[in-house]
Amino acid sequence: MPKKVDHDARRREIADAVLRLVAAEGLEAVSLRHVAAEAGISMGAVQHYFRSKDEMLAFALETQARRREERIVRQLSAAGRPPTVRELFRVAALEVLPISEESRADYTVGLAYFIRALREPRIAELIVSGGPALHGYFGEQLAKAQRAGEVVDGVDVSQETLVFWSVVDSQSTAILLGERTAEAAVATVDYYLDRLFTVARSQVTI
Amino acid sequence: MPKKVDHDARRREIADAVLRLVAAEGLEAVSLRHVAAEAGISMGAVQHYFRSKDEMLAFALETQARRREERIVRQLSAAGRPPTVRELFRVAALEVLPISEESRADYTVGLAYFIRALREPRIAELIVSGGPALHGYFGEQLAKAQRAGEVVDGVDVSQETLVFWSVVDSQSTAILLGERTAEAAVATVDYYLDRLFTVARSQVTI
DNA sequence: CGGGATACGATGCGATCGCATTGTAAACGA
DNA sequence: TCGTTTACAATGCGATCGCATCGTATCCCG
Repeated sequence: MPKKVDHDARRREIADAVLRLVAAEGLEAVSLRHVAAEAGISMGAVQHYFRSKDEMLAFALETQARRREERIVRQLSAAGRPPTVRELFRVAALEVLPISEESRADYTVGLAYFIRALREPRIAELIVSGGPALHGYFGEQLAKAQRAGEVVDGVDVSQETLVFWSVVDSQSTAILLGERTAEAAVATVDYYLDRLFTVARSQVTI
Repeated sequence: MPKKVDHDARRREIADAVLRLVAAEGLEAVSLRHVAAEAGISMGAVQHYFRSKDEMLAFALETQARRREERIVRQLSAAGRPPTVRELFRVAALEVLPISEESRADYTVGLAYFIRALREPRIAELIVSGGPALHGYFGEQLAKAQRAGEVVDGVDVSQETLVFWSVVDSQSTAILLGERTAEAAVATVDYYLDRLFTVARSQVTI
């Protein structure tokens, strides 16, 4: 039987410390000692809750992915049911683009893990697993818009959804690199939406 | 006065060892000792040619970028002057997508450095510096196609060039993650080109 | 009121890291 | 020919790493 501490809560606290470190100093700055210091506990405590560093990193990534998804869903519903699918796409892009400090940290963390995923199938699995749901939802929305006549001719909803997220992802990385400004990235997204939807862009700016 | 060895050639040999290590085991596997072993020389020799590890990594990245550019230019000219701009874009995409073992290694190296660039402005500068030339060239080609009436209406050549490379980049990462196959990625690129050019896709397959 | 399970904290071990230092053999200019 | 410069090789240093071990305090159950 456990003592009085909440095991899962403690793990989440440690994961938070990991994510703060990754966002601020990169994955290579994550060591058991640093994490312990960031979380304000001893190194032994960290070891107590995670059998290895890899397990800790994987758990932190899962935590981050879950939080990010919740945040996006919350933002989309808080956007008050956009009148058109075009605006839904735009709101989603604005939420994913690393514009706010929060989404910037999110994206930095995701990228840091992405590299590791190239050589560690377990991490790759975690990253890839979120894809189909996202792709499916926006594909359905685009199909709905297509039936409503809001989409230009010659569009394959599945392929086009991939193109949409390609633009958002690439512009995100360009922002993080300092290659492009947030305004320029949004302008590119709007240009892309211009060529996808028949309905004009709204007057709302960032 | 130097001895009989070619200083620059030696630096390039070491850079090759670095790039092999990065492609095979990631940037975190690059240490002075590993590089020395990979290059078949002593650690002291490596230190002799590079004052610090960071300088060595930066030089290796420059070497890789130069090689990659040369390889793409060679492929484009070896493609025998594609008759249409659409085919030029397709050839470029096929060359950049991590399909062959060579381009796969190239892309892995690029990604590894990209992450580091998020926190090291010097690396970011090296990566960003290659952008304008690439963007400019393909923008010009797209403008030429536009004047020739090979492009659909409503295209902004500058923005559209960004979208094109967005698609190629994102599909590249999807391939590396194992999220998509090379064939699926090429199909998405072809779909995108379908919606950009008025001329039909050629019969050439990968 | 023991006893086992849980929750740590402290410490040590072996490996690896970047880098500095030192030694040495070879080539070239004066 | 002699001294300077170049091209290494070898080694040591201090720091950091993940992880294992050990001691101990605390709590729940019987």
